[in-house]
Amino acid sequence: MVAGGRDAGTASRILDVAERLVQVRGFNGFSYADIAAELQITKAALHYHFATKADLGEALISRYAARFAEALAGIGIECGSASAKLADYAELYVEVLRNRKMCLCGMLAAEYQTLPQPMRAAVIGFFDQNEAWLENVLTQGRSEGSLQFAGSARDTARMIVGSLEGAMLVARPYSDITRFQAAVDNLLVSLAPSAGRAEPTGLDQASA
Amino acid sequence: MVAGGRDAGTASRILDVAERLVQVRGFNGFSYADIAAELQITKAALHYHFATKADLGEALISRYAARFAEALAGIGIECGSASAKLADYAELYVEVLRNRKMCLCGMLAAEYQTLPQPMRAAVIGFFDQNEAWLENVLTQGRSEGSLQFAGSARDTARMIVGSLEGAMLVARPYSDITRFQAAVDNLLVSLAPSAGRAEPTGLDQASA
DNA sequence: GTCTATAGGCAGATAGAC
DNA sequence: GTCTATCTGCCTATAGAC
Repeated sequence: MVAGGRDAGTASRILDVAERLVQVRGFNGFSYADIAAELQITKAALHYHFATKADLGEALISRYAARFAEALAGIGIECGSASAKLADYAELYVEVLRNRKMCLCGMLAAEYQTLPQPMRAAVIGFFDQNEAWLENVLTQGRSEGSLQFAGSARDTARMIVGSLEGAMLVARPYSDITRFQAAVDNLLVSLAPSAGRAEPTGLDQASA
Repeated sequence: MVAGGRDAGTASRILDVAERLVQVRGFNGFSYADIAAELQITKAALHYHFATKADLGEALISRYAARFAEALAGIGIECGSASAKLADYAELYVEVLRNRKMCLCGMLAAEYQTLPQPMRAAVIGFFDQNEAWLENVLTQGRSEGSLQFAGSARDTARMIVGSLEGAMLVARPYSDITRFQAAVDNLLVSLAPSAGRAEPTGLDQASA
């Protein structure tokens, strides 16, 4: 591991390839040989940087969660309405699916029962992180009036994470980003204040 | 394969074990050896009934989809309101999660890129089947007034499938069925006519 | 229909040279 | 830090006896 991340060292490149492989094929769907072939190094070199596959998996989630945390912090800084923050949040997911990938931790959640304990804890941590951020945004949105929802902010946060992960999960086999986009739009509308709940007009019903 | 399914033959028992293994560990997370050990037969015997793992996978989805279709037909027969049918539909998912399992096709959707082509087609077919049934129920509900939603019935059907699959996906690592149940309640409330959209009272906000 | 035995390959991982 | 070479074990799958 390089001290300050000065250059894109081997460890970093390994993580890049492994991350994509997990997001596309799953943790049980790739091998060290796959990474080695793509980077044109040997499997032994991989084991020097990440002694075991479990170690690699941990590093993967850790880096992914850190990057996600940065993105969430970036959304927070811009001080927009909670409703705008929520749209930005959903956009993070759209970008993942655009690359035909599943959310790293969504994929690992499916394989959860086969993961070594440290990876399990890290997956849980990722979802907790997301839910905590969303809960804050939802609370802000409710008090400022830019968002509206019936249950608790925590339950609603969990609903949002689940809906986005599930929409990705199902949309990916169809290779159809509009399928996911429709789910996102639906979600955002359902949280908009007093919008989208009126009995649809004839015109609205025809469209969409 | 037995002619009329007279008894619970070996093939059927193999499917039972394999189905559970896929739903818990994923298609890439179990082997013929796992099934053989549990049924106390040899791997060679498994290959007699299902020549390749891909064949087993196809049979798995086929049987699962058929059973699901039966369940959906059963819901249709009872002629309740669309809203009641939707609750029954969600209950199918609750039952799966109660056994600490993921929806078979939700799991396979995650592993989609590693699946042989015939299995891919069957996974898609399962989701199409679910969406078609839901679309009918939603259309019924809108016209009878027991359900209310903004977009098209098709998009809403897709949203429902995605939300339920995603809620299962995320709830399973937490081993917490209430987490899933909350998502289901949230979903049903959001589709109820003019309910749950009012600004929550102080009391409501405190609870949940 | 189930068995024993085995093929052939790939998995994750290690030793030791450079 | 990367290599060659190798180990051990498990994987899917097959051959052939019973």
